[in-house]
Amino acid sequence: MKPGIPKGTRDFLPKEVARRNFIFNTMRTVFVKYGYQPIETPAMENLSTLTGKYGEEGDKLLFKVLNNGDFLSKADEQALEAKDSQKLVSSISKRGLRYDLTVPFARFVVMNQNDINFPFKRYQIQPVWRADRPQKGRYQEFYQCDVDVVGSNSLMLEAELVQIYDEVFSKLGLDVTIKINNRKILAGMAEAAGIADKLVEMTVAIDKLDKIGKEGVRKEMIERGIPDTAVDTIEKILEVKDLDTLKPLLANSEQGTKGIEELQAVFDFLDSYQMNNTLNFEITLARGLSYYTGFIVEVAADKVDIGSIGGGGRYDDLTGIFGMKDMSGVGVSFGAARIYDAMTALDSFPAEAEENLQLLLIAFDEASHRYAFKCLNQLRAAGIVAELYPDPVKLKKQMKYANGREVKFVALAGDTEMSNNTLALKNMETGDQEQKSLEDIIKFFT
RNA sequence: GUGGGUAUAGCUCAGUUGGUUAGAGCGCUAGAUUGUGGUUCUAGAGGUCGCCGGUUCAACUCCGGUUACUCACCCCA
Repeated sequence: MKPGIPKGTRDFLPKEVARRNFIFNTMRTVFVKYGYQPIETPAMENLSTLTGKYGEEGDKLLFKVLNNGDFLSKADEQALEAKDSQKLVSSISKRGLRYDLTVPFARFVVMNQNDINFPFKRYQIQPVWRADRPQKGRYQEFYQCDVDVVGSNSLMLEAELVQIYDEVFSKLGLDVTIKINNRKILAGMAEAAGIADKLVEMTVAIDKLDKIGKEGVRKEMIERGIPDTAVDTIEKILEVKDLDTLKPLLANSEQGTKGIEELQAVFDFLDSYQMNNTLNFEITLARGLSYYTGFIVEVAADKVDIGSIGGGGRYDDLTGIFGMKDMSGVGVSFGAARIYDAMTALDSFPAEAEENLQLLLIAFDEASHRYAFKCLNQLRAAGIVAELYPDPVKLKKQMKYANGREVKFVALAGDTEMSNNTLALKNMETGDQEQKSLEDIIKFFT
């Protein structure tokens, strides 16, 4: 049969996994340093946990898992008859693959509230699935790396998350711009423009500014039913570059004023911290997700045009739908695939990101193969990453394998080496070769 | 959900206005070379030209349909 994998999914070669792990490990180190604890949730959630959380569009993008057994016998016959797929789903599928890490986290918090300490700081690095049409840099299966705090309103946490972004990206060697804003400021804008009821429409349009430009945003807002005069007001406010200028413009809006105060508080916390990257107040930052209620943040790589490589914000009541009121949360997410792509484009992976084989042993015949195997065990015991070619086949074949593995040193074992208890250590780059005792080889590598 | 592109050897791809036996590079196997790789050279294995149908004396090539993948849009990371 012809091999294949589902669309929007990928295989990862050893080199890619090593590099991805480098990214994950860097993040973990920082997360742990800031006191965040790891959790994991199942790949599958109850479909009822997921549906309705991501809007109508989101529901369509949920992967549903078909019930086991004779699922048709319990199927909704009317829906089946009418070929109404939407309606049929609930009777033949009770589980779905998780769409993000935030909603499962909310569910997790409510279910495990007796076992966790609040405020609860967690990080989570796991794949998520979306039944979206794939395109460049967008897949149906991809990793999300989320850091969230639930159970505290403190704006210190916003500042802390900005620091985490700053530290992770500087450790990864990526120059980034961290853009922050506050949803309440956007709400204030809508209020000032007299279109408080059209906040979502306005937000969705503004969010596209980078992509479709000022004119495009104007067009989109008008198409979404925002009057010309309101659009004029909004456009004027969008020109603002700093909080002080903004203050009088939103003075009549309680929400807007609160948003400015909150954002100012975040900046004040960060006064004592020396940023490695650029931190900007960006009034045009909106972010798509509707559950954000306060602080919002997005990260873009400076030297490569790859879109957003991370984002997040505060959501006042995420756990409410699961029956736990007044649990404020704030969190950010790292887009692993895009960070990988950005680092690849800039060639900024350090050599140690690849855990390479240090030494390959090669034997000429059965007897020396046994001898090499003994040496191998001692080398490994000394902590050297070593391997013996499994069969004493032709040298050419074994050397070819060594080239393929990109191993820097090969140790050859034959009659001569066996008789004087050595190995012939060969540098694959220079071609130099020298007879060395096992002790000398171990010393050489350690 | 809407629109475009592609589908030929294990992989990446050529294939002329439709014409005899469908090619290249890489990879694989063997040899030149019984203790030495990256460069060479020689030979070999490997194909339902995505699938179904139509046009034609003749289809990898043209037409219709279909499936898969992919790119862009909507939305999103």
